[in-house]
Amino acid sequence: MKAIRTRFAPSPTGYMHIGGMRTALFNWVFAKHHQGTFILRIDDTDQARNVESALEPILQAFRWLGIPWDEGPETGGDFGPYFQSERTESYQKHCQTLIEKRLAFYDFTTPDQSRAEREAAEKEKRNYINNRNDFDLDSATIQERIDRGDNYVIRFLVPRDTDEKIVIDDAVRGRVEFDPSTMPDPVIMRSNGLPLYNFASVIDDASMQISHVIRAEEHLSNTPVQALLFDALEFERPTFAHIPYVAAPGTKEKLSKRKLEQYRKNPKFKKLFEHGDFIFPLLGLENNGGLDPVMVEYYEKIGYLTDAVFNALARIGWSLDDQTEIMSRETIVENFTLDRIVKSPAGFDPDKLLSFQSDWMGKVPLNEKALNCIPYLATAGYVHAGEKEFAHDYIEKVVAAVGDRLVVWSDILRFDEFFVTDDQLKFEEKAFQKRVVKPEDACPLLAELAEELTGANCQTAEEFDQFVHQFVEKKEIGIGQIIHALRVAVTGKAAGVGMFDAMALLGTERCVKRIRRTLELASSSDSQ
RNA sequence: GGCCCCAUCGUCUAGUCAGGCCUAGGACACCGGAUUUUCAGUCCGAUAACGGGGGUUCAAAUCCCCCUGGGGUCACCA
Repeated sequence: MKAIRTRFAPSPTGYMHIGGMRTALFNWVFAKHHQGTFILRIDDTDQARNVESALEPILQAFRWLGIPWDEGPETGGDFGPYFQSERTESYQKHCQTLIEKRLAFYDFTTPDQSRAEREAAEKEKRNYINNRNDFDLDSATIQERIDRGDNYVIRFLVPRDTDEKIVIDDAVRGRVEFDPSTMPDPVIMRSNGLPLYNFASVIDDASMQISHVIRAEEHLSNTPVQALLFDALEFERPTFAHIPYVAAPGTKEKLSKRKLEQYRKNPKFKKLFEHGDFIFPLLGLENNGGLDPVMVEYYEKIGYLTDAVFNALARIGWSLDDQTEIMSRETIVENFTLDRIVKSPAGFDPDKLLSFQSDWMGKVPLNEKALNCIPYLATAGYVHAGEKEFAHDYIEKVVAAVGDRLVVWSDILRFDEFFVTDDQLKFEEKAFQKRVVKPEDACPLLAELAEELTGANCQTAEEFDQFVHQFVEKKEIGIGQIIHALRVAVTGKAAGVGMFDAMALLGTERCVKRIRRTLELASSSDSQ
């Protein structure tokens, strides 16, 4: 059997699109399933300038997700170069071949003229086809006009005068037919000698011996052109597999960076945006660091697990069977086949991603969790380099108390009460009013509790538990009458980790300090 | 508008190719209950879908046709 070779060909845009990542992932998984090769090829025919800086975030996304490319930038390979900007010679050579075979021609029609013709066709609700006025120009005339500086373009000649349909046997969609008599002759080369996408893509796929072109459905419509080009160049056509594009949550519309403002209002996206808005400023990223949920980097920065994102992405438009949801990348590679790809567009569901994340986070051992939280705490300024040793031990205890509330790494920043000094602790205004100021007995009870706690010297959560229970028993009140006020006093918040875990983390002395500070604040807010 | 693709719970999907095992299965979300000092979690439970119409057949979510709806794409972008 022929060696399986797949590729992903991003253009250096400065970020990695989550939908593109899913396409790349399918390519990688498919290749690995067949012990094949996955290639990264850079589509930089258009913008030769800041390729390096615009490429880096893309490579980083691949590294982060754990999708290594066997051939491509940095790694090289036998079929390089892997930057299209370095392959122009090859495109020109093949273009020349087509011209000689009279399968391509110089076209001096101006862009304005072409546009006018296209618009006219549209206006008359007619299919647009380019004119072939310049097809019969003899070489002397062509040379003369080129020398004169006339702008031209090279078009591939579509075989329109045939009844034969172009048939694509798509691995996902089955047989798809196109009628060549309705297709315009595509431009394959500009006069500056640079190729257009459809042309460069075909030549590279052929020379890199790509066996399967797995790409998003939006490319289905330029597949006939490419198929024709493969034939004309006498290259063997690869197997095409057009996978559904990734849609915006709850819609069938392609997920797009241009519609971000609209997504902010999307209820499915709401939680995700809110989390980012909360977390990024704490990490010192102004304007959210230019990050948004369409970008892979967004999930990396927020602290998603790569296994979770990998799992979630694999499940968009693909399933293993009627049950299995949680899958390791090994399981996915082992079971991935093209025939189980769904045909209709699949909405990206942030809730589902989060649920995958919880599952995967549940498998992470405690010490590893703590280790991963440290960079977040450090960046936010809650932990300092010098105190790493102390910090790890303490952070591990906090993380243990936080338990399942830690879903993404950055969630640790929601528990700042364990990292700020007692006089810096912020109180949630609403909770403070409701639990401390408003209930008449809250402050006296807190005062008394603080008094008794001073001499108690509790250490463990159990001891705090016992202490508080004894206290309420003695006062003949329910625990509910004190616990809420106590929580707000000690943590500043209405909700959080287990009350006694929180107290044990802080220790008797700090709990007392915080309660006393609470009482001061309460009395001053009373008198206002 | 031309060309092309798609159509099962709110969402992601299984089932469609090889019609019966489907009074349509799973997961997420939502809702309810239990547990708990709060939040979360966990455990139980409930609601929820074959777009419509015609065929074919003993039998159709599954095959055929039409309609409707949704979407992609129509560059000297990729």
